[in-house]
Amino acid sequence: MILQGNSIMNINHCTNLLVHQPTWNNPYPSCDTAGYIEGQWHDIHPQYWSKFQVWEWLQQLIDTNQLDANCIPFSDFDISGEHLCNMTLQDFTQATGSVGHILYNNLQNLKWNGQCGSQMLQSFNVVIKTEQTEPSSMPPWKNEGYFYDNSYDDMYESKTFCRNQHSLPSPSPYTMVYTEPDGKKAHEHPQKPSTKKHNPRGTHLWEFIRDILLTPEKNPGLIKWEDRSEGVFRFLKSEAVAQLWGKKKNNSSMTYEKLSRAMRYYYKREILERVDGRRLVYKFGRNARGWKENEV
DNA sequence: CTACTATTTCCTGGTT
DNA sequence: GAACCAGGAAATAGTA
Repeated sequence: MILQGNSIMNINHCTNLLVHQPTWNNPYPSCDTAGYIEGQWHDIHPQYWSKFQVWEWLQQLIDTNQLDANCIPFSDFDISGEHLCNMTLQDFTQATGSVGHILYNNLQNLKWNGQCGSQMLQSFNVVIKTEQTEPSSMPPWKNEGYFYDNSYDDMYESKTFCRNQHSLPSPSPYTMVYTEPDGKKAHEHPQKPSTKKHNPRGTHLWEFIRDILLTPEKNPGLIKWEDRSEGVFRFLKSEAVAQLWGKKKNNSSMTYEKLSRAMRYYYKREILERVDGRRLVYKFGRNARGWKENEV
C-alpha cells in the first residue's frame, strides 16, 4: 500500500464554494483583503484586475444575464482591469454590440459602488434565500431559491429517481443501452446494470456530466449549455462539480484538475471534442449518447 | 490470477 | 500568480 503524500491536503479543496461577500469597502484597497478569498475579481476594484480577472468578470456577466457567448469577442478583452476601466460605452458597444451597455453599466456600477453582486454564493448544504439583487448581477438560478444538499447525487442511485420526463427524452443511465466507442451495442437488457461492461459505478464521468446538464432543477449553476444543439457546455463551478464527482466515487480528494484529466482522455475516444480558446468549455463528441434534445 | 477498462494521481510545461 | 489546458506515465479499482 502506497500512501500518497499529499492526499490529505486535498480534502478541503473547495474554498471557492464558500459563501462570501464583496469585501472592498474603500474603492482602492490595498492587497491585504481578507484571507483565502483574496484575489477573486469581485473582491478587488476593477482597476486592479488582471487579465484573468477581467475574463472571470466577463464570464460571470454572460452567465447571469444569459448572454450569447458567441457575441462576445473574447480576444478583445484580453486586457487588464485598468485598460477595461478606460473603455467607454462606445468601446463596449463597438466590441459587443447591443450587449455593450450591459457590460458598461455593470462595470460602472462596480467602479463606483463596489456592487458586484454576490456571485458564486452557492455552496453545498446551503439554502439560498431569494432576495433583491440587480438583474444584471443576479445569477438566474439564485432567484429560484435552489436547495442543494447531499441527496443530490443519490438521484442517480435512487429507484424513484425520475428524470424530467416532459423535456428529456433520453434514457436514464440505468435504462440506457451502453454503446461501445466503436458503435457496437454492448447489452440489450437495461434492467441488469451488473452486466454492463466496465461500468463499475453505474455511470461514467461523461454520463455524470451529461446528467447534470439534463437535470436543470438539480443543477444549481454547476454546468451550463453554451450551445445546446451542438452539445457545447461549460463548467461554471469546476471545483464544485469535481467535489460532486468525488462524492459519487467516494473520493474526497477529487479536484477539477484530476477530473479534467479524465475529460481529456475522452477526446481520443470521441466522447468529447476539443473546444479551443475557451476555458472550462467542452463539447460532446460522436460517441457520447443521450445528450441531444430529440435523440431516439 | 491475468488482462483490460476507466479513471485517478502526479507531473512538467504552456496558456489565459 | 491563479486557474486552466495538454498529455505522458504509472497506479488503482472493478470486471471479465
